[in-house]
Amino acid sequence: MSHGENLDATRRSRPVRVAEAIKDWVVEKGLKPGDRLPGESELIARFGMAKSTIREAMRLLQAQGLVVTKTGPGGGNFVGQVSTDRAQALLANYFYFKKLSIKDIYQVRIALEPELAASLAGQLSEAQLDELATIMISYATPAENAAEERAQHIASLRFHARLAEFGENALLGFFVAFLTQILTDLTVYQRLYSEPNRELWQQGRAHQSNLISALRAGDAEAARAIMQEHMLMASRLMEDQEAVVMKRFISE
Amino acid sequence: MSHGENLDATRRSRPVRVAEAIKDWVVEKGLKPGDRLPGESELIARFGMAKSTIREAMRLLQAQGLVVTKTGPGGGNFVGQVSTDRAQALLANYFYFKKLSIKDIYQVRIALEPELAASLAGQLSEAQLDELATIMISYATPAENAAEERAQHIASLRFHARLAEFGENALLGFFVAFLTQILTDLTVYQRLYSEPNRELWQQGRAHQSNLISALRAGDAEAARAIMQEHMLMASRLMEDQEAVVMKRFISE
DNA sequence: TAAGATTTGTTCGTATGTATC
DNA sequence: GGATACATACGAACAAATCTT
Repeated sequence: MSHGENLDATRRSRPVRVAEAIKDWVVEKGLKPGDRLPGESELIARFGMAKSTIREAMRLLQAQGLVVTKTGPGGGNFVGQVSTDRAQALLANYFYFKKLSIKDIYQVRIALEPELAASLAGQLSEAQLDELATIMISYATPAENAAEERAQHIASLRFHARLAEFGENALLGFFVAFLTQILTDLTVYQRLYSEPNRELWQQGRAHQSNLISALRAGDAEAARAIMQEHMLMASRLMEDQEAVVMKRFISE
Repeated sequence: MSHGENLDATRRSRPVRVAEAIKDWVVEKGLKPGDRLPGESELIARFGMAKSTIREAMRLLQAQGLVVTKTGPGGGNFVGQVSTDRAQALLANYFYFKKLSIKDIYQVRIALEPELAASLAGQLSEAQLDELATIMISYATPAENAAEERAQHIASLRFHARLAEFGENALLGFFVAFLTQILTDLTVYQRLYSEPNRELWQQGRAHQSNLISALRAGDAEAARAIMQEHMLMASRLMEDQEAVVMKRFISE
C-alpha cells in the first residue's frame, strides 16, 4: 500500500514499478541493511521481465542508496543503509535550483545549533571533548592570508560537524550537519570569507573553548547561550555575503 | 571538479560515471529545469557506450529527480527541478533505518516552528491568512472517535505544512515541512493519537487562531511565543508515544 | 599462482510503445 | 489515420570482477 495507490499503474515504467515493489518488499519483510535481495536472474524470473529492465530498476534503488550491488561469487543485491553523505548530496540537489542566501542558512543554524549544544551538555565522553579540542588546534594561530583563512574556516566547521554527530537525535544531527556541509562547500568552491579578521578569529575560538567547558560541566543553558552568541557573531560577519549559493552538486 | 576527484574512476560502473558526467555538464553549462539534454542516441554516440548503459545512467539521474524523460516526438531527456515531495521521500529513506522517536521530532520542531512563525509575521497576504483559517474549519468541532481525531490531526498538520510553504526561506520551510510530513505519515500508518482529548483540541485551536491574529498584526514575538506554546503542548501530549518511527518508505 | 565458478556488467540488434504533427 | 521521432523493452552473447580451491 505504500506505492501502489495509483490504479493507473501502467503509466509508470516497468523499472519504476519493479523498484517500488522491491521497496515494499523490504518494508514488509522487515529487511535490514546488509540483508540479501534476490539476484538479477531470480528477479528476471519473478517479474518476468528482461535483464535490462531489472537492471534499470536496481539503478533506481542504487541512486537512492537503498541497494548495494556486488559482483562475483557471494555477490548480488543487498539492502543498503543510506549513508549520511549520500542523503546530504540528494538533499543538496533539491536546493541547487533554489536561491538560498547565507542569511537563510544562518536563520536555521541559529535556531538549531544552540539547541544541539544544550542537549549535549554532560553527555560527551572525555574522548569526544578531547577530539573537539584537537580540532581547535588546527586554527590555534591567526590566519595570515585568505587561503589559510579558508582552511581554518573549514576546520572550524568540522568542529560543528562532529558536534552534530555526537548527539542522540539523528534528525537534529542531520540538519545541523547538512548546514555545515553547505557552508563548507561554499567555502571551498566559492570565495566566502576572503579577508582574515583577527578579532573575530579570537572571539570564535573563545566561544568554542568556552563551549567545551560548558559541555564538560554539564551546563546546558550555558552551552546554549555560548553557541547562540557564536552563531550570531558568525551571522553578522556574513551579512554582506548575500551571494547566491549552490554552485555545484555536492558529490556523494 | 565535482565528482572526478577520484583517480580510481575505473572502479565505478559506467552508468555511474555517465550520470556524474551529465551532472557536471549541467552545472558547467548552467542548465536550468526544463532545458533539453542530449537524447539517448546522441549520448550513445558521445560516450561510445551501449544503449542499456546510457539508460541505466538516466535511471540514476531520474531517481534523484534531476532528469525527466519524455517519449514521443519532441521528447527526450530534460533537466528536472527536484520536487519537494521527492526530496522528502529521499530524505525519509535515510531515516528509515534510524530509530527516531517522537521526542526527537519535537525537539527540532520546537526549535524551528516558532522561528518560522516569527519570520512570517506581517508577511502574509489576506488570501494566505484566509487559507489558514479555512483549514481550521475542518476541525471546528471536537472529534467524537479515534478515526475522526486522526483526520483532524492530519488537517491540523496541514496548517503547519502550508505555513512552511509561505516563508521566503526555502531551507527553513523544507525542514518544517519534512517534520510535518513525517508526523502525518505516522498518523496515517500508525495509531498515533488514538484517544480524543477535548481540552487539548480546544487549546490547540486557540493557539492556531491566536497565531493567525498575530501574523496578521505583524507581531513577530507574539507569533513566536504562541507557536512555542503550541509546540510544547503537542510535545507533552506525546511524551508517552516513545514508539518507533518510519514503518514505511514515504512514497514520492 | 592459477584455474574455475558465480554473479554482476556491458554490448548489440530488434521490436514495441507513445506522443506529436 | 498515417508518418515521424523519440523512449521503452527484450534476449542472447560476451566481458569483468571476485571468491574458492
